[in-house]
Amino acid sequence: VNVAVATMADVAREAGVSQSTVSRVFSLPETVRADTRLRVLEAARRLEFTPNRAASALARGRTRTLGLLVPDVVNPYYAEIIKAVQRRTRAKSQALFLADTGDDPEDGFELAQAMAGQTDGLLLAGPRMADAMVRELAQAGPVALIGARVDGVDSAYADLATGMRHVLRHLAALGHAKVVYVDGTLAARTPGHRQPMRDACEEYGVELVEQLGPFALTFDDGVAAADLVPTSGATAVIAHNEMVALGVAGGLARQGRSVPGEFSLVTVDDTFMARATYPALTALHIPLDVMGARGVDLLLHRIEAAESEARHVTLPTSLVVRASTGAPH
Amino acid sequence: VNVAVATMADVAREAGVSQSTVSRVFSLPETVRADTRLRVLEAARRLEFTPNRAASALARGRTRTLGLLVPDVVNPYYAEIIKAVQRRTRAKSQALFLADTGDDPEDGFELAQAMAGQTDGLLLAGPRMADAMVRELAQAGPVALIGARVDGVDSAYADLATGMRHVLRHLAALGHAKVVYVDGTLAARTPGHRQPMRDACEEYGVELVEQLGPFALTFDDGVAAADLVPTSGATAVIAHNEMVALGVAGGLARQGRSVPGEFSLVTVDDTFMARATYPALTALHIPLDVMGARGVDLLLHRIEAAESEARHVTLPTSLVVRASTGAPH
DNA sequence: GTGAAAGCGCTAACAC
DNA sequence: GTGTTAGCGCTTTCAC
Repeated sequence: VNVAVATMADVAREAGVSQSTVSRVFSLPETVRADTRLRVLEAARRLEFTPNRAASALARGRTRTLGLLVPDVVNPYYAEIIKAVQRRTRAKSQALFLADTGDDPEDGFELAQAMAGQTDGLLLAGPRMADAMVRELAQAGPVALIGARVDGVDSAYADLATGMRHVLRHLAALGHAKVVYVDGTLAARTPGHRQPMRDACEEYGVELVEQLGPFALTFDDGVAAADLVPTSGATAVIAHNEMVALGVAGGLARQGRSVPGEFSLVTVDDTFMARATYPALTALHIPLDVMGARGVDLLLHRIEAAESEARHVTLPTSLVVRASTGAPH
Repeated sequence: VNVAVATMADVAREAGVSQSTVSRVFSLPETVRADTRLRVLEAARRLEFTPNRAASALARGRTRTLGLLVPDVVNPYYAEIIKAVQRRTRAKSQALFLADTGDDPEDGFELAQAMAGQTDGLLLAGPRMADAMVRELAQAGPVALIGARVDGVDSAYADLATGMRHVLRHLAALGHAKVVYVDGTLAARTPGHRQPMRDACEEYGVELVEQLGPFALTFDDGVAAADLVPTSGATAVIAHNEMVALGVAGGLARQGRSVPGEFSLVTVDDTFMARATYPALTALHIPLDVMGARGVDLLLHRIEAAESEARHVTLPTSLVVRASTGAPH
C-alpha cells in the first residue's frame, strides 16, 4: 500500500552494506554491529522502508499471522476474547486473521481448514464443532482452544466448577434454599456443567430446580424461564450467560417482580452488560482477557514446539457481587 | 500449517501439465481448456493442494487482505460492523486483519500505518483520529470509512439527519412537546448532529432541551442524564447510542420512574441490546450490516481504481418502534 | 491453449 | 560481522 515501496536492496545500497545485513538488522539485530545497524536503520528511515511481509513469509515459511475463529463476533463474551487476543498478538508482533463462524459447526470446520492454510496457527474460541473435528485440525497444524477443553489439544478455560461453588456459597449465605439454574441444555453447549452445579448445591445444602428447561442461552428463553420461576418455589436464579440473565431480568420485570426483592439473580459471564443493567447483576466473572492472552501464548508455544504434549490452562473465576442478589423474601 | 504441503509444481507433475497451467487454473480458470482444468483440479484435490498465499502475494503484489480498524471490538455497534465486514470480505475471498485501536487517536494512526503495509487497503470504522490524518492515510493507500465521513475519502455512513426526523415525527405524533437529547458532546464524537436534531425538532414543533449535558456516550453518563430529566420538563429522551440509552433507562428505573409511562425513551443504534432490555427500546435503526458491506465494496473499488474520485454512500435509517415510547403522562 | 523462464522481496546457509 | 548465493511458491510475459 505504501506509495514509496523501498526494498531491502534499496536500503542496502543507501547504507552501503549488503542486502543480507539489512535483513539481519530486521530479524536478528543483535548479530549486527551497533554502528552498521544504526546506519542501516537510518537509511531505512530515510527511504520509509517497511519489510514486505509476503516475501518474508515466503522465504521463512512462517506468516507471523494467527487465525481466530469465533461463533459470533457480536456476543460480548466473544468480543472480549477477540479484544484480548488482538492485544496479545499485537504484543507478540503477530497479525490476526478473524473469522466469524456464525454458530454453524460445518461452516466452522471448513473455515478453520481454509484459515489454517494462511496462518501459523489457529485459535478456536468456544468451538461448536465436534471434538473429533477439533482434534483433526490440531493434527494438521497448531491449534489452541479458548473457553473450551478438548483432550489432546491445548486449551485455556475457566474453572467453572469452583465458580459454581462461589455462586452457591454466596446465595446460601444470603439464606436462599432453593435455586433455579437456567443453562443452555437446548443448544447443548454447556456440557458437564450440570454435575458441578449439583455438587455445588449439595455442598451448600441448597435445593436445585432442574426441570424448568430445556432452554437455549438466549434472551427470549430467559424470559420464558422467568415465567416459570415464581411457581418453582425457588428464590434465586442462576443464568448460564448474560444473554439469558438479561432475559430472566426482563421477564421478571414484565411480571412486576422485583430483583432482588422477590428473586435474586446471578449471571455467569461478566462483560459490560452485567453493569449496564438495573439492578446491576451479581456475576461470576470469567477472566476472558486472560483466557484470550493465554490462548495466544499456548498457540505460540505450540508453533515453536509442535511435538510437545498438550497443555491445559485452567483460570480462576471470581464472584462480583452487585445489586441483583439479596436475602430471600 | 498443512502437513502435506503440495505446491503447484507437485500438482503440475501429477496432472501432467506445466506449472503455469496450474497457476492459470487457480487465477484465470477461463483461459484453460475445460478438460485440462478438470485434470488439474482433480490432481490438486488428490494432493490436498492449497495455494500459498504468501507466494501469490509476493508474485502479484497484492495480499488479498483487507485491514479493519475499530475503536472498540466489544462495543456492539462496532461488533456488528466487524461481523458485516467479515462476511463481505469472505464473500469477496479476501482475508481480514483486525485491529482494535482502543479509542486512542495516536495509537489508531500508527496502527493504521503499520497495517497499511500488510494489506491491500484499510477500512476505518468510526475513526477517532483527526480528518487530516485520515486523509494522509488515504493519500498513502486505499482507505474507506465506515460510519464516518471525511471529504475526499470514500465513506459509507447513515443518514442521521433524516433519521432524527423519523424520531421526532414519532414522538410528536405521540404528543410529546419537549424532549431531551443526550449526545456525546463531552467526548465530542457526535459532530454535526446537534443541528440536524434542532432542525428536526423545529420541523415537528417540539421543544429541545439542550442544556442537560455535557455527557459522554457511556452508561454512567446516561444514568447522570436520567437524574436531570424529571426536572427538565421534557417527557421523552433521545439517546445518541445504546450505551447511554441503557444508562438513561437504568437511571429512570432507579428513580422509580416508569418507561414509557412517565418518560418515553428512544435510542439511536439498534443492536441486540435494544431488544435485550425491558421494556424493549424504540430505536433508530442504523444499517450497520450494509454500512460494513458497502465499506468493503468501496475499498475494493478503490483498490482497483486508485485514481477515481471519492465516493460517499449515505444509507437510510429506519425507526423501529418498540415498547419504550408512548403518549406522555 | 499451454509451456519456459524470469522474477516478486526476503531469509538462511555458507563462505570469508 | 558481513557478503554471496540459492531458493521460498507463485504470477506473468513471451513464445510456440
